[in-house]
Amino acid sequence: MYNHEKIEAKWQKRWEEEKVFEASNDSDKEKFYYLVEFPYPSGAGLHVGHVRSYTALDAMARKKRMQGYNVLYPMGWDAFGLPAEQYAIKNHIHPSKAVEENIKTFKSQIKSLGISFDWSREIATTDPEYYKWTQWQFLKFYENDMAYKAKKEINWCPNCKIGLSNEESEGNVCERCGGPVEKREKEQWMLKMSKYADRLLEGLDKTEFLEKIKVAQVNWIGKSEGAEVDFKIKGVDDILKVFTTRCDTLYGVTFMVISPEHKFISKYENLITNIDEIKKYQREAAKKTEIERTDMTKEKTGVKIEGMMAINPVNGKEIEIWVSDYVLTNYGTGAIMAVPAHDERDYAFAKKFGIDIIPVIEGGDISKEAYTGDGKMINSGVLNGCTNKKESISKMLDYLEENKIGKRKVNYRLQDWVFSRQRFWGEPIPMIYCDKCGWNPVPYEDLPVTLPEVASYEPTDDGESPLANITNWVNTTCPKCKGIAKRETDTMPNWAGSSWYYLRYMDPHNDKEFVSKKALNYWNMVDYYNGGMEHATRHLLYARFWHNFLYDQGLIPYSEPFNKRVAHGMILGPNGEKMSKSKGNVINPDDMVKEYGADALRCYELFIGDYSMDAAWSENGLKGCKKFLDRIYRLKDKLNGSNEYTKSLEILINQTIKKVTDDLENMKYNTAVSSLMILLNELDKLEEITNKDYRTLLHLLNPISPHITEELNEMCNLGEELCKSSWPIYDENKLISETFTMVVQVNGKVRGKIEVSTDTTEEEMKKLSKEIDNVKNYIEGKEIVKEVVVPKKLVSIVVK
RNA sequence: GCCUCAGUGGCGGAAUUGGUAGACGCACAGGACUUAAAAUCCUGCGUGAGUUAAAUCACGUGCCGGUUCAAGUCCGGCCUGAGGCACCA
Repeated sequence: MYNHEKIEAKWQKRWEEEKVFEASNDSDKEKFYYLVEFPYPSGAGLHVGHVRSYTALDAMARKKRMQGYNVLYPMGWDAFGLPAEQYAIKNHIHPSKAVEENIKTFKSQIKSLGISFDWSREIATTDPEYYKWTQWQFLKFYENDMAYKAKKEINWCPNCKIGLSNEESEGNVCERCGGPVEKREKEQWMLKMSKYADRLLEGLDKTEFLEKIKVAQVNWIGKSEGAEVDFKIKGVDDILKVFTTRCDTLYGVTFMVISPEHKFISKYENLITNIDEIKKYQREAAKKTEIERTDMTKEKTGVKIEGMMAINPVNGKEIEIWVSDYVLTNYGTGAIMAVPAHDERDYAFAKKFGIDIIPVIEGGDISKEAYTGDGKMINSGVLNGCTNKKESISKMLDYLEENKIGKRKVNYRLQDWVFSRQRFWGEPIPMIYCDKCGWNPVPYEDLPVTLPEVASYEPTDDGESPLANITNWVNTTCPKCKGIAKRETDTMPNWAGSSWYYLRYMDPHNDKEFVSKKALNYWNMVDYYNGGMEHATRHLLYARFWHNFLYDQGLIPYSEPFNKRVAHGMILGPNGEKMSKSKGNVINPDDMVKEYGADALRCYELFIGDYSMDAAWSENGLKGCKKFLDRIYRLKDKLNGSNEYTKSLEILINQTIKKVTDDLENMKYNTAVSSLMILLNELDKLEEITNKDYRTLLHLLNPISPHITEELNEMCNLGEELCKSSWPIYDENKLISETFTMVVQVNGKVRGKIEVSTDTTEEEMKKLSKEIDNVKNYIEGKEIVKEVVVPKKLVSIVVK
């Protein structure tokens, strides 16, 4: 129909040459900041899913610019990561080379789509000019006592000799070689993220994230309020601390459980008479994987500790202590008080091992199951007389604190952030270890600590980073005593560079600061941040934590990074399954651009369905959109040169302007496209159309399919380039047509419709409704009980 | 198990938030143009009854009940699917 390849290349070139989409940091205009998650430039190239979200925000960004805003819509590369490292190991080339290639491919693919990114602000997390500031920010964490080293278990593949993330070792199988994964203890750098748990919860109120994203974050943080209670150990001057949310059930405690890793076991080895049995249980627990241990369907296991008893602080009763892996080491105190009458897990354990079950709340039938409901307290000393949970808990909390046997306590599921990776291709952690002075930060003026240029990246046998093998990089001088010292060879996780990239976009070439105050003050929060649901918790929480911390240091003037967070649905294969190479259902956007053009692809991906929902790919759907653009193209032959709207379509055109404007703002792209199709259908029915009709249609379509609309606008001499002219505005007075279809219902069923004037009064509507033949059939000879009139809509008659 | 969302023709999906269910597109069928095909254009298209054709009628938004003149939309109880959390005390 028309040569889309030529037209698209022409306009892309012009936009680039004229720097049309570059945002200014020095503008009187109101700002708007759109952000899409920057991609990992994988060897597989761009996915049609990328096209969906980039185009979606592009359409908003283009519209917003035409509405007079200074829009920032940047793009960059999250380019550290394991695939590049593995590729480098295999081919003995530096990962930066592979990354460079992939970025080139991605970039040209994205450019062929005509996305209005401001490429002058392009960044890559792997660029030393960028990661210099990532390291700089790490030093800020360290300086402020927010970074520390601790022994942590990691997933270790003995075959690949590498530490794995949880994702890479799912099912306890190495994702790379398929072999079994072990646990290993290693010293790791940690960031004190748990300190920010409450802030991360409260901060959500300052955002407009989708509800499901907020919920996911709240779950992840997992705040629970309760009490820490001290149980004395019989005959020893020590206490066993437990965390409980149900201190109201303290009188129902019949045993205690500690986790297999609890320090009491080694501490009281001499006291415990069955220590061999306990140690055996410990060893078995250590062998189990995380999944095995947390499998709720499995039977409870455990061993009773002989020779050691705890004392219930509220009634002085002696209580046995057990070891079981259903108690987690890393939550609460690693020990619990068990109340089998009112807790399902404790109940299952007590039943299995024949431990007493004492009810303290009325209700349920404890011969069958634990009663977790509310009720009146019984057998409960000071709580007797309390009639509900809330009252009992509050009374017990006071009692515990008054008698100094416990205190109010809040616990979180959220843990500190393990910030080390034993990898080559990451930001080196800028720390130096000296035998005399211990850990010291690399001085700011020595940043960045860059990755060495070597040809081998094999991991070491002992699980250290490949960097540990590169001795002339590792050996350095101590910044404090100037003696011999070694660099930290761990690198940062992938999540580091992506925790602040949106800030760098504001001021990407600044070599004095990670971002200037001026740029921060101008651009402020990201207005719209789009990304997948897979990043709703981790990435988003890391970035928020990072940002909150920088805010606390006075480095950023506002505490939350993102205002709106939106999520796109996936584009599935034509068979409705997730696209994957192995299933052979991958659609390559390049092929589609080549055959149908970027404009058609963009239009289709926006038209495909609700933006937040998954949608299956359909090439016929894409063809339909191409056909739509072809019809738009052909419509030019009907131009009559007039600069007014065609009178008969004035209302529809104004309605369409409103519809498209609102829909693009609310990410309802599919209905925006459909309303343009409706307008086209109406215009196409006419013998001739005016230039103004046509220009408005092209203008409204421009954010969706920018190339062909600009081309037609120029070809037909309709005026200034669309992307440089103001967005169409509608006339409020021309949104309502002069007539409407009045619907008449009798006893709730539609019995007639007539076209009447919009200014028909309610009385007239009633009268007219009764004149319709079919309506008469239903009301004649009957008594009218009720009449409801909805102005400009319908009349509803009830007869008896 | 808990939390969040969703369920509408053959398909993707609309429906101004209680007011004509099925917009728009795809697929399909029939027709026009053509030697023919493609492209394009026109017509039809929820199911059933009805009619030469209409008109018209009944049913219909996962299932069962409720509120209302009026329910895809609100309420109660289920079923199914997707996602998040999960032995978190």
